[in-house]
Amino acid sequence: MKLLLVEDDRKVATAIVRGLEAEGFHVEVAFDGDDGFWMASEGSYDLVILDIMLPGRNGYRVCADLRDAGNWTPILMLTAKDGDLDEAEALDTGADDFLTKPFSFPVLVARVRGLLRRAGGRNPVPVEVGDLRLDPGQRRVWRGEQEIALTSREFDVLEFLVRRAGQVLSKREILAGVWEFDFDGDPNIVEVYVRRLRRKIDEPFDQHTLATVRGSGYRIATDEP
Amino acid sequence: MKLLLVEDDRKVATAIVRGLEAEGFHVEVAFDGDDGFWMASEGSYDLVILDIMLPGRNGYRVCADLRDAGNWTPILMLTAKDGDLDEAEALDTGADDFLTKPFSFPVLVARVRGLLRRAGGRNPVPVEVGDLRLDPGQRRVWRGEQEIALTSREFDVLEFLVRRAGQVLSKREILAGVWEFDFDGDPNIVEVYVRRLRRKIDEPFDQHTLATVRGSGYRIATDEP
DNA sequence: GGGTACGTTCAGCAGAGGTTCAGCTTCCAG
DNA sequence: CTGGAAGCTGAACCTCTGCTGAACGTACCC
Repeated sequence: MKLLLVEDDRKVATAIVRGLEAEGFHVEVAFDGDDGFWMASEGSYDLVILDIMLPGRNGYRVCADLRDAGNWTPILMLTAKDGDLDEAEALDTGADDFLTKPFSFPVLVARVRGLLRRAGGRNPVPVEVGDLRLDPGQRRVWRGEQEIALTSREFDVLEFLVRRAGQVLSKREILAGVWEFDFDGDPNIVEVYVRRLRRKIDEPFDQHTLATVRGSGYRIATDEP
Repeated sequence: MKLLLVEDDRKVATAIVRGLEAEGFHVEVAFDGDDGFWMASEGSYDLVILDIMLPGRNGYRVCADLRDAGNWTPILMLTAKDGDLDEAEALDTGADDFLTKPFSFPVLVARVRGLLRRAGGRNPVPVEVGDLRLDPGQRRVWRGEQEIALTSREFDVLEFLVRRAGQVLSKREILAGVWEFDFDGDPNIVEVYVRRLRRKIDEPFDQHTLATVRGSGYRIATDEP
């Protein structure tokens, strides 16, 4: 799957590229609207992620120009926080979906997957560790036969950990992978969610899937060494 | 794995290169920003470690210039101690992670591994000496089938020794390789950790993997001469 | 407009694990 | 054989990390 990201803020761009590549996508980047338009026209991408505020021509124009030129690649627009208008305008100019900044990584991935699926791709695959099963598409979790109710954030944290089962993930990494890019709060929040997850997925079942590695982070226990 | 280190302080550069090569990376060095940019552009590196204070063009510029040129090699920036601003600016210019000086060697290695992993590389490879096996990603240790619980520091010391199995490492070297670069405590701490490791990895198994070389340091015994 | 669900912050606590220290043992030179 | 240096060891000390319950604020829902 080849994606094009059009985004001038390097910080955001880097984060998105890294994350999406880790999810298995191939991502190329344009830093302004003109490059973006040109690359989207020439290259054959499965999806374009398009910031609105851009040097050169802005996101709306890029989107409209592409559609005028007969290019119907799915487009996901990144709109600014305050602009309520943005959404409507984004869809008017031919975008397929939009996402309001700031957004967290799982949300972006979900949207990208959603668009690709609607465009004819396949459903996200359930993930399993031992008898713990997550379905990212439905955002539901089971331990054996028993379904477990998680909040949205709890699910994101758990999915992040389960997808990297066995690896030690630091609070830093978890924070960066699950929260908004500009989140600047207390890392203790990770501890709080770990606590809540343990209370829901481990304690009622007398398990200890979610282990602390003091000084390094957390790890989902797997059977394999 | 081929890394590029851009660092003008030769003493620091040498120390880092030695260490990373012992970890199994192939490291090349540039001593100023211009060389660094040129090498990063021409050579194909898996990761660039970039100091900020550089003659020629500084780290930020090198980073920004690389990104502008469409080069998305993961970049780890080394920022000065006091600069809180540095972090933000490093990420703004497109760095993937940063590390504040002074840092300890295991931390540097962990960050490098983390970046390579996020960039889609393989998981860190387990290390083995005889029937002693360490998995750096999981931070777990086994002797044969039996898992051994180590603290964070114990693990760092053991990993440092095992990766240099067969070599004699002085207390000075171990101190420099595992503790923060500016650690200024009693070198006896190394003896204390050697003692703890022996008690955990050798004594219960009637082995003597961790040998003292009086007057010189310690060595992990290997089968090969 | 009141209530609920959820995310986030806070502060107190407990204990793990790091560092230091003082006394002991071993090794080697003379 | 003897003294000193290097290394070993157990225990004390103490910091800092992670755990936890509760409070707070906000968005959404009835």
